[in-house]
Amino acid sequence: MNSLNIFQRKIIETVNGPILVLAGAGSGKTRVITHRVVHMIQNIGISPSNILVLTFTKKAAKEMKNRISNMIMDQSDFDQITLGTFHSIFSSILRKESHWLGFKSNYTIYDQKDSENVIKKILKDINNINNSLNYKQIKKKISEYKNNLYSLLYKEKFKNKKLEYFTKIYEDYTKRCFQANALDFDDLLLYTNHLFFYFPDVLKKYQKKFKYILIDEYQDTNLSQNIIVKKLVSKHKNIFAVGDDAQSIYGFRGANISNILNFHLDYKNAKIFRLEQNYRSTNHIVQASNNIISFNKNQILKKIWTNNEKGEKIKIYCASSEEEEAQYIASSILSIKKKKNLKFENFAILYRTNIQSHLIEYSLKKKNIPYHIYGSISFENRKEIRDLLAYLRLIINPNDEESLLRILKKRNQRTIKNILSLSKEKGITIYSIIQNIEDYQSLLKINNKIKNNFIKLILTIEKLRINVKQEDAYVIAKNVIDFFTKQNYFNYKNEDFQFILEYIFQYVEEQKKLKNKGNTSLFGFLQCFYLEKHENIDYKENEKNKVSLMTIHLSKGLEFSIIFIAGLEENLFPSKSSTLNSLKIEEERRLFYVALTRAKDKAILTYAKHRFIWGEKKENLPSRFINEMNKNFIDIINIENHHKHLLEKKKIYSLNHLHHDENHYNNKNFENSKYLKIKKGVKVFHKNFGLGIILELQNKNQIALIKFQQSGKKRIFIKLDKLVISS
DNA sequence: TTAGGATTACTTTTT
DNA sequence: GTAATCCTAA
Repeated sequence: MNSLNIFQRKIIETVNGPILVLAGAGSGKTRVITHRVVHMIQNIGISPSNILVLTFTKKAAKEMKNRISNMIMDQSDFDQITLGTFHSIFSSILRKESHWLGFKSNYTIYDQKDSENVIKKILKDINNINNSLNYKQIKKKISEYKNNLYSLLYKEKFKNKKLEYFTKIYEDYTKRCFQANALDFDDLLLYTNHLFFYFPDVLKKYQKKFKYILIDEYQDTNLSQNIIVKKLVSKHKNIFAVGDDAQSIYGFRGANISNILNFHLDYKNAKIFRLEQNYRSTNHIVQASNNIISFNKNQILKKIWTNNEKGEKIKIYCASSEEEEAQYIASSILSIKKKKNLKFENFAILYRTNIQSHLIEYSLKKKNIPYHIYGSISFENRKEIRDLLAYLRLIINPNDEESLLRILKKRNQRTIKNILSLSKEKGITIYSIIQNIEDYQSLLKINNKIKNNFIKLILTIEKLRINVKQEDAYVIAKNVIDFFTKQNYFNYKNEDFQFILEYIFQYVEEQKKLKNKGNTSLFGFLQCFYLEKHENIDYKENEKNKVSLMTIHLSKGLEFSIIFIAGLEENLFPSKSSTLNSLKIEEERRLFYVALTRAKDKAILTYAKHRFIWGEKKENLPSRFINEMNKNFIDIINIENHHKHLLEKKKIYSLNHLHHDENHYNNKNFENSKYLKIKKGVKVFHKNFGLGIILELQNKNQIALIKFQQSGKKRIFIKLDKLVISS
């Protein structure tokens, strides 16, 4: 407690009532939450079982767990705290309460790919003549509907005729998931809302349990999460939310910044605290990041400051190619490490997209630099892992259609088409068709060989299911591999499965070490795999001295002495799909802000002149964010290279590139018309005046009277490119 | 009927 | 470049 400043201490000691903490980067946000939890338990005597701590990412949950566990005196107190991501906490609640909602507690969690596959099937079925929407867009839209609780809150809006086509897909999707006894990630929150809306007694039970609720990264919550929390809090009103609007980077997941802006409206008599002193970074880094974020119009104004020393300027390196960029990073690590006498664990390399890790990984390997890649795509999307998981999921939930289809597709391409249409026609699950294959043999016109294969498959799965409660996840996984390799379902070598087997083994061992023996079952493993796991198999706790590689999204909440930000190029960072939309650009800029503020001592930004995208060599401009950086805080290492590169590009790129030119990137197609539903009460964002709310419309809806947060009431002519709906 | 070759579509970011 | 999907010869 002594290590806290007076503001932090005051926040920690205010235990009751709604509290919002607006905490800038590096101001000790996580410290405040963890200390507060410990204070509540050890000094106030609040029962740890009454405390719920919600985080946004699995990584943050793990970090929080570690910190609290290290601070708390009594480990059994720690075990009673409910702490985890929104998805994992409410998923466990749904497992307990699923009977209220009519599904079984052994439900499968459909990940992104599963959901997309379901949608693909639907599109095929309805003979998608209207090609205007592809499965990805539909998935996004379904997600948006769920995260904004359209079906629950705005039924009439949902029945909009224009959306008939989409609504049909949405309903079909819901039906199929229900039949498969599967919930997608958004469902975990949506159904929790259903539970609390329609079953007040259940809500009461949890209100009684969770008397104190603490939420990290509040700026990243979406409406669905916000309403769950509101319901839970409404009895005791003890909500403690911590967030920073400047670090809101999950807009694509439905995060709604107005949750934090309207906190005082949601919770009357809310106390609002600010933490603006940065303890983490050098003065140069703090000022440079303040400068960057000031380019965003859409923000709560605050002053982040620091007492730390000036430090070095931010380095910018222009590489000739992506390979050279990776090599530069690797050799810089070695030289900086030597010069500053640091450890590998003091370094992190951040990037916008997961693929970027490959080349960097390669060059680190070549120089024998130990590293660890967090949350890379390579693990859960590897096909042997997805294949194995399909069997494991099917053992738990026979209705899990995506898993069954994945298994069957391997060997029965054509038959499966017939089975699918039969299933649709008769309204029976695929599993039950396969289970009773003899009844359908003639209908499906399949030979005895295939029939016998089906029978064998079902028998094996059923046999494995019998033992699912007695045996642990590792044993079952090993059996699956043995049985199905013999039956030619897998054509992998045994060592292909080594990784995942070891991973499951580790899970089981970890669980065994827990006091109440944890949950070593397959069921527990799957829950963990989809909602809690954080690291790849190659991560070993005891080998911590490694360079960290991760996306910027994953880096939030962490800090490192030296930060590399790689790939600062237009169309990569900011990403290509963001460049046409000013709100998205602001989110990218916040992302850059997050990246920069991870650095304690030194930040090095790199970009490459050439990069291969889809196997094609592409030339990109340096990111606009480099352009926006204040000259006083940066140091361009190879300035001739940088200039030369820009000169080559002078036709499309302003020569005075070190001065910010606001119009330079502004795209005339400012893509917002589809969001533009100007109405009374709608929150808007104006390019010149910032955030505001529409009070009324005048002159045949041509003029809006808007009350702006910063500049008061103004009459605004509604021009598309000046005004956007902000929430 | 299916293995395997040819073609296509895809890359943000996370739960 | 890769994974999913389509297509065709055996």
